[in-house]
Amino acid sequence: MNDHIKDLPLNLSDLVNELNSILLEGRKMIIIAAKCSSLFDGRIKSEVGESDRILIIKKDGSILLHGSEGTKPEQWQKKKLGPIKFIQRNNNIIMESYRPRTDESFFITLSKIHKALIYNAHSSLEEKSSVVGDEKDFVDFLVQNPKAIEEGLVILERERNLDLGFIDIIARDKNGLLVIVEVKKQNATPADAYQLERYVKDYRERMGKESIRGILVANNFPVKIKQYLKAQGLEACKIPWQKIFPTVKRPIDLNRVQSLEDFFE
Amino acid sequence: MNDHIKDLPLNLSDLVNELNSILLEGRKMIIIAAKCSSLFDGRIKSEVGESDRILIIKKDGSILLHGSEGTKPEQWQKKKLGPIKFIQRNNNIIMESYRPRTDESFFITLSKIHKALIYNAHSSLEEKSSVVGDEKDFVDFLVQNPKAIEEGLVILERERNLDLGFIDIIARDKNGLLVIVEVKKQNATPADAYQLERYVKDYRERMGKESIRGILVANNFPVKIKQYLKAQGLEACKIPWQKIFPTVKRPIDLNRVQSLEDFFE
DNA sequence: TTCTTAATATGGATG
DNA sequence: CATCCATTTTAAGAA
Repeated sequence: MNDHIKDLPLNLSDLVNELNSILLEGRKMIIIAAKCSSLFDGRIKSEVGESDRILIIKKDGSILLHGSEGTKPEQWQKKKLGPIKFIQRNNNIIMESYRPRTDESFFITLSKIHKALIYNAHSSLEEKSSVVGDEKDFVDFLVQNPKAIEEGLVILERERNLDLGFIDIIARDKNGLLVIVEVKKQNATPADAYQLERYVKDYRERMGKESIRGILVANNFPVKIKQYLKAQGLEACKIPWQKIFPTVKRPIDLNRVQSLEDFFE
Repeated sequence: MNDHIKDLPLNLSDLVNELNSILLEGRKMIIIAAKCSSLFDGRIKSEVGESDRILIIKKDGSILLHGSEGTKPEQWQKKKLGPIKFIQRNNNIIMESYRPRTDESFFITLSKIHKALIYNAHSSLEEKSSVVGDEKDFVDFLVQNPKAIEEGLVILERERNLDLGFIDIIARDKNGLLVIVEVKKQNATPADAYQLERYVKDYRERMGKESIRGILVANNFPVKIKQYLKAQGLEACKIPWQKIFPTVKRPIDLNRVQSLEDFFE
């Protein structure tokens, strides 16, 4: 006996009733494999033709319609929506959902149900989840190890709130000049360069033209961006984040791996 | 008899064998509801503790690990990865995957399998999918109806490739001044303002300070961004795209709705 | 709520 | 491939 998963009857009227009562209850996940077509009308209008897909309705009301390829759902609707309703029409089941907050409607016409499941997914209260190696960790590292950027750099401040935007790091170099540092884990983009340019301009206007340096730290720099930075009197500092957070390709002994600490030792 | 969906045995060794042969075949989707914990090591290191989730492996190799809430998977791996392997270890099944292109590893430890399905999802070749109302449509509309931006505007060009970025629209105003227009469907962000500023600066440097106007078209403008644009000699033009692509809240008669045209007439 | 930015962003177009 | 950019981005964090 399985208290987590229940197969629903594929008889349409029974199925519709069961689905709607599960939705009212709002504590279980619905998983349906079916041939379907669908309309989404909201921030964009999107239509997908008839095909086999998986429909997932989560406990919080999130709706996902996944096709047979790709990471993203073909269509979806975020949580915090109005009531979801299933109705029977001829030989189809139609899912209707409306999200008042964003004025978005979602209609799925299920023309052939292959499988319908109710999933009572338990989640332990003390369930842990962790992420290591995001931009915050990168900035932390640089604040602890400023010489990774440049010898003699002294950190003054981080996360300075400007009128428009945040400066990642403010420092002073070995010659006493103020340095504004913008940190990106990924390759530098034009937008990153503009952002740094804007911050530095703000300081230069207030404190004098030549007294402020601007450094963009990034994984890598396209040539155009390196040139652009130089033309603006800004600097590129290439620090591949992988050197700071190296990837372990494959654990040799999975038995020993119990936590991230074991995994990356 | 259902030729789309097959329940797999929950006996671990049989299950592992079946899963691996399905993966070798690479033409069907795998759906597993299980209690699991998981490690991802790549662009970031992410760990999730033991909990009930759904694991989906698509035909193209995309791996999704969904929890019971939210639109995004808790962990995932994009397609174009190396071979995926299931192995049995004690009373667990472990999924192992490595993506050489990005040097990313993904390990899922399934400690209790509630349900395992093979989904042979057919997709019709003539399957249609359409999107209406994206930024391209917005620009199209503005090119056809430039007075939505300003009376007397004449469109000269669209999608002009600058060395660093693309200008959406170049136009001439009723006084003969060149106008650079950047179009955003969403609310204006600082990055949007910097982008327009950069384009206009490029033109002003080449063609004279006061002869070039810059207009940012967006759904809405935070006060600070409006002020910033003004300070840079740029202009904000608020055009809520919903007025151009209005949302139909609910179709009165779903029977009549067969396509987007019916839906939004 | 609004605003701002990071993200394993994703995905597509282009060179 | 790298680069650049829109996205129903999503999601988190701060004001």
